[in-house]
Amino acid sequence: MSRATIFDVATRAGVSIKTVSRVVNNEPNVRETTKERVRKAIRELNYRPDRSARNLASHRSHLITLIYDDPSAYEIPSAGYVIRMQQGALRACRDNDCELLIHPCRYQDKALGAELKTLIEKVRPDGIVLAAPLSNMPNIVRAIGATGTPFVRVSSGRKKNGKHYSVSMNDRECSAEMTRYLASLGHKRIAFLTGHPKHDAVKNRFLGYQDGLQESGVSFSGDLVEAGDNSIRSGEACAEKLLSRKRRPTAIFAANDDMAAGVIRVADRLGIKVPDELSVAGCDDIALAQQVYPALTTIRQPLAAMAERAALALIEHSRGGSDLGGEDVFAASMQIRESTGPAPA
Amino acid sequence: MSRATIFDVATRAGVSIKTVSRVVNNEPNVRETTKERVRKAIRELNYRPDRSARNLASHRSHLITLIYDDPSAYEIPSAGYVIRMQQGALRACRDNDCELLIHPCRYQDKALGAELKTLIEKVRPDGIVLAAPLSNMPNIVRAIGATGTPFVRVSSGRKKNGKHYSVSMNDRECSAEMTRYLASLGHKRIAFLTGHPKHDAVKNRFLGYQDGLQESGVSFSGDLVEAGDNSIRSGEACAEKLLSRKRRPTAIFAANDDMAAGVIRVADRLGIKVPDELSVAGCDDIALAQQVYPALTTIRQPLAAMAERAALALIEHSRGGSDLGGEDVFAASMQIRESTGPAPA
DNA sequence: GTGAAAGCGCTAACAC
DNA sequence: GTGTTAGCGCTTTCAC
Repeated sequence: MSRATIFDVATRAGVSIKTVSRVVNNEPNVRETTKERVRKAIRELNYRPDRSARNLASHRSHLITLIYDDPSAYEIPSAGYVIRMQQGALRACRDNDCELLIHPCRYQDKALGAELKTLIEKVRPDGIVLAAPLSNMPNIVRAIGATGTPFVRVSSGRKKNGKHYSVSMNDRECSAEMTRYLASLGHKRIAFLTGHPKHDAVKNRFLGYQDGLQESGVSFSGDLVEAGDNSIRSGEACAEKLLSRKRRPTAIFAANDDMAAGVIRVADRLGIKVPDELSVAGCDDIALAQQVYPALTTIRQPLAAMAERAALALIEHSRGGSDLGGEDVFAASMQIRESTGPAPA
Repeated sequence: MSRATIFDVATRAGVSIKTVSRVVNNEPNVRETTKERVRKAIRELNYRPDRSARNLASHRSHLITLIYDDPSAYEIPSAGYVIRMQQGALRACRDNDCELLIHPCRYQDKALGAELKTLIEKVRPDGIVLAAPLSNMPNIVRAIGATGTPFVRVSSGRKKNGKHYSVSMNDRECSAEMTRYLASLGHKRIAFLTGHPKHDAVKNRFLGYQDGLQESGVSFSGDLVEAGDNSIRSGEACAEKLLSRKRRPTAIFAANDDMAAGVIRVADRLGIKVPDELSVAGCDDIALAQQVYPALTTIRQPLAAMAERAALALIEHSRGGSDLGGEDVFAASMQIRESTGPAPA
């Protein structure tokens, strides 16, 4: 037996299909008693509107596409990042009768712009959530913009961007806060590990680090900055350099958690006690942060909330609602755990 | 300017829309020259078939739904598991003009069966990929089966299951292999940590452990088995019990990587050297396995390949192809890293 | 090989 | 408040 259609419901309720449509879509101008009759028929027939028919007639797809850099599950252990973005976007979609399509891709791909364009033209989503770091790459933003499909950029760092609505995080402020926190613990030699230069977020964190030093009256020194590439291994390499010095830093703040984990590993190998002899702080609050020992003090990004807001804005827009403009800034929060403590005497 | 329709293409190519449809869908009975003319028009107009219209007319949704237990990104660090399943399913979908809808959910939910039923009736996917551990829960399988939508179970352990096609892994055999490997290193007291009883996979691993012991001529002892619940913390608890004994085991094989990581952590705290004094092996090859020190010897599941096969089978089936029956078994592979070594003298 | 016509199940515009 | 009528852009059926 095939599914009931709007016509079956109308017949059973003794009304026209238009009235059924009104009830289903919560449109006004239906008498309460009529509404109830229609609802009853719907229940009895277990009627569900057909998505394809509805989409075809309404010129909407009820689809939101989430585009992000593929964590590849192994090389880069940022699977949690992706999962949290998905969770947020899914929440918005489920609450609003939309579905989420995920599109992991490789930011290194030369032809990524074209790939995304094709994808979008094929799928025709009502909106696109573009996650960092893709959201900070001009060519990608341009390619997506060219399709005319509404999109929202979700990024860590704030960034002036003319017309687009975007959702971002107070990354810089929060890094400054972390730095001030370390300084408040008595640390004077606070080192910083910068991350992959392609990722804007880590640049903002570096700026925040400098802000924090200044605000704490600690002078900045280029000697205390090492360049990593976001990987655990690069964190280890940087830590080896920093910790083998005669006057080594008493605190190391890494632009992401993976590098911070690398620092902890090296400290362990060198017999340097964390946090007694060395404080270590990271950024992102990935799952690993709680798995290393000692558990990592870090900065937690409200990724799910950001993705949810982005998807919601798109859905509202697709309903003919608000214009997509301006920017929403979310606050990250410090997660103080075991890897930071008072500076050694 | 709105999108070109099949009608525009037909006009431009000087043929009927049916012919365009034939070309687009690679149907036979079109002269090569006609085909070429149509293709040219398609290119010139940048025509893309409208999914909704196509779906409506063909009674297919070109949607595959992947249903899995939500890793919740934090409490359970199995985000990598999910990402890999997604990758496999996505590959199948992209190659076949379908889209993937993800549906994370909570296996604990009392009303999960009903939730999934509603979801499926609303979305009407062409097929469903059901991941473990949901794929081993009879009430879930029943609820999904009741919708009449074709589905494939992806599970670790093999399991006789009447009618359904399913994709599984030689979990038991591989656990036996790992156990034999440990025995071959000279270990006689090989402990095992069982996992969450709701997860069938870990039961199979326990059986495999027993098989392996027997095959190696090592006798099984209940004393060497501790019950965990898949979490790092439970792994720590079990390890504390096992390692505080007078005659402690020289090897510990945990039913998953998280528990194995817990074991390593405890060994570290107790000053027991891994692998010199204690060998540790896990199962799953999650990202954490390579992040702990020493890196964990474990069993790698071909999750992406399994999910891909499952999705492919569903897509073919939805095209009127093969019946969904039988079972495909994939081989897991041992990943020998640093946490295992010869038994101490 | 090709085309004409009839839907698919819904929404939108407008009439009543 | 409610119903009528056209489509939306495709696939399907069947005729040629």
